[in-house]
Amino acid sequence: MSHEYEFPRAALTVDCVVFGLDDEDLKVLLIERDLPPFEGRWALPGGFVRLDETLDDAARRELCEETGLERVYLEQLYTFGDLDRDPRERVVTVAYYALVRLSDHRVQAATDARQAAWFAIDDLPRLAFDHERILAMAHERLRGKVRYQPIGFELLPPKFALRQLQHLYEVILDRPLDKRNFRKKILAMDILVELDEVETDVAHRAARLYRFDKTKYRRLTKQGFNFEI
Amino acid sequence: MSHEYEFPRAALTVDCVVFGLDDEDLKVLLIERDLPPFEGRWALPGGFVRLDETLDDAARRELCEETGLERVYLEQLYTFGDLDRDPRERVVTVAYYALVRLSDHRVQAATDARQAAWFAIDDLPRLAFDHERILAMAHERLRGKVRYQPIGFELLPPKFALRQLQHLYEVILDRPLDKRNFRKKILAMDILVELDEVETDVAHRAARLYRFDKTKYRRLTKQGFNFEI
DNA sequence: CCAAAAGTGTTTCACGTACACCCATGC
DNA sequence: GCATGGGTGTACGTGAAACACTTTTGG
Repeated sequence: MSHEYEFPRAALTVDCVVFGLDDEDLKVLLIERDLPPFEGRWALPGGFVRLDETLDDAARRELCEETGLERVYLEQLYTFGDLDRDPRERVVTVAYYALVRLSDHRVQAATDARQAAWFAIDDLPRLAFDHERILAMAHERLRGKVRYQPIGFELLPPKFALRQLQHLYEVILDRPLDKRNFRKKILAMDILVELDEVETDVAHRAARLYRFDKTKYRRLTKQGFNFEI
Repeated sequence: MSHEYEFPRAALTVDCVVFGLDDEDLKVLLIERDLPPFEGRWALPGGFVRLDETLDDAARRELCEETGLERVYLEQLYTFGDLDRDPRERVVTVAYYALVRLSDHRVQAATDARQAAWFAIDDLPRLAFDHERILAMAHERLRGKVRYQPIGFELLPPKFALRQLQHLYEVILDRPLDKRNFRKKILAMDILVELDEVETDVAHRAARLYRFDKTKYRRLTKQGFNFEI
């Protein structure tokens, strides 16, 4: 079956920059291409948009098909439409970025006969297409947005210690933060709930665990509160 | 001539939200549709992306063809891909927003046998397609971005009085600002050049004119300076 | 001389920043 | 008992916010 149009049309794809965080650094999920062009190169997960799905749906579907990830934080980033970004033909791609709790998705099994793997953001392989540019823009967006929206919590487990949260900001913003000032500030926001639990399996004093209270955050936001680190 | 593909493809368009500012309020440039669907309704200027032009190029071309505007500040906003946004078929649109010096483009002549006109942002007609949603997002983006990037100057003539600049922020942020604090802050940034000129044709004391020094701004930015209102 | 907007300083308060020690726990 | 990170308070300086009067100009 084929499809005909009066004027030529670009192909439309979605690509996802998936960020995850572990104890060391910020990581990105890449898949190895098993078809030309760029066979063997690492690339962002993504694929063609179908006519019966929205762009968001397409991004979620591709993410699930290629990496097994579901129910992640996902946000549209930018649309890339340079003429020669795909050597085969004109392809316009709507890029997304996703934040996942790396602890939940430790080892990403290969699917689709392709390999998927996490890479530290400052130790990346060469990427296919213009994916380096897309990834750079996603990284920049994350750095910017994490400071004035509470999206960082999407990278942490539901229950976390304040040190983990501080580490998250230090890794993403790429600068050290003062422990006392950080705690003071984040606790003063009154968007965290102190749990009756502490860390387990640590070789030192266990830290108290907290959880992000989305409901409280939304209530405060309506009253003019602005999150900011 | 026709074009065939193995899989069905969405049509790809660009749409532009053009902001302008006058002495009263923030305005948006709309065109009246002369073809179905939504014949007679007002809509954002825009049209189909050709295969030999980038998305940015397409936005500039459509803007020029439909409104006569050239060399304006233009930035990609978001890509809208809901299934039913166009009743005819699947159309994905890459939305842009533009900032223009309304004083330079006073009366927008009709082109393309269509009418173009400026509307106050809080007195808009009903719009075609999902253009109300696009416009709302553009407005939100402008409100956010104007506070931490010096894009407001794109809405003013090259030489302006501080009162005009303050008025701009008051209109966009929709709240009054203190005159003394505003002047102190903006002058302390050291990104304005005080000219040896004053306003003319005003029925009261003429204000000194200033111009935005882009070069100085970029230099300061490299040294870690952050614009913020 | 009157109307209208230009231009100008000081005080107060909140918040960001810098900084060091004792405590609890696991090994 | 020692190593490791958890947890806590204060002093200082900068910058935001509040606030009112005199000056200049055109009509």
